[in-house]
Amino acid sequence: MVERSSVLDASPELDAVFRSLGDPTRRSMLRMLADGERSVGELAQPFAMSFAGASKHVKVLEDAGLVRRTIRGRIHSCNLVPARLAEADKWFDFYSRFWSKRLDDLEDALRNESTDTTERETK
Amino acid sequence: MVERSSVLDASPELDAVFRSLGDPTRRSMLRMLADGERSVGELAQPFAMSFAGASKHVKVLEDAGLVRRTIRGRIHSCNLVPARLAEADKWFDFYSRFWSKRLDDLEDALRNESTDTTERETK
DNA sequence: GGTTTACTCAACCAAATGGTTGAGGTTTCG
DNA sequence: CGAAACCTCAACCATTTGGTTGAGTAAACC
Repeated sequence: MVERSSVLDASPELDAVFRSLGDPTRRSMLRMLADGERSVGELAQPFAMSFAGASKHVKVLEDAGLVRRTIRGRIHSCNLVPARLAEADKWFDFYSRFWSKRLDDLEDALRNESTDTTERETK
Repeated sequence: MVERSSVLDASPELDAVFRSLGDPTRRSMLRMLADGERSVGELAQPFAMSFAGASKHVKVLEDAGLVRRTIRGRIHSCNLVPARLAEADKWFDFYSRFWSKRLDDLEDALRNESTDTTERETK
């Protein structure tokens, strides 16, 4: 009795991705990685923070699946992995009708949602 | 010497929004609010959690600017405020070239970024 | 007026987060 | 080989987070 249009939005992956993005240091690191491969050292360099501190941020990004690490000798080279980022971006699609200029998007959204939500019991 | 294409991504607002979205309870509450105004009680009802616990989640959403509260008598009515959500969605635009199907998007992105990033000093 | 309803606030708690330092472990370089 | 460079790990610390319970306030109802 909860399955239709289920309001539940449980997704440990999405949790991890959004929590990762909730830190400015990590968002900055992603920007760097958007320009291409970077070592942990290069990622750490811009920040007024210990190397180990920055390294932990990299690990958070890695654990969230946003970054892949390739160990080559003593340097750990990091790459952006776009898939999870794309998933997070897709999460917003449901809400885009609230700011999208296109009116048929709104129409579609309303047509899809109005089935049981608009006429739900007011208790 | 850091201003051009600055890798820094500091934004307390974005921090708060993404951290808010990093919790499944709060994402679910936003889904409910997408269907229209809801009281704190209505928002709390689906969750196996104390009323006060759910109430704190609502406050987090409010503090992040994702929700506006209107007090009418004893009931606190909540509405979705899309602006911050739209800003968060826009954050992904920079990265959309990594998963976008349209090749000219990629071209544009490369043209705009290649100026000083591709030929940056290799140290 | 008194009770129920809707909600917040404060205190508390455990766990997670964001940071530090210090001690390693490998590579690479001279 | 020895030293420096690159990076992780463990321990520690303070703060935040996500949850609880209990008390308290304000509005609505009988």
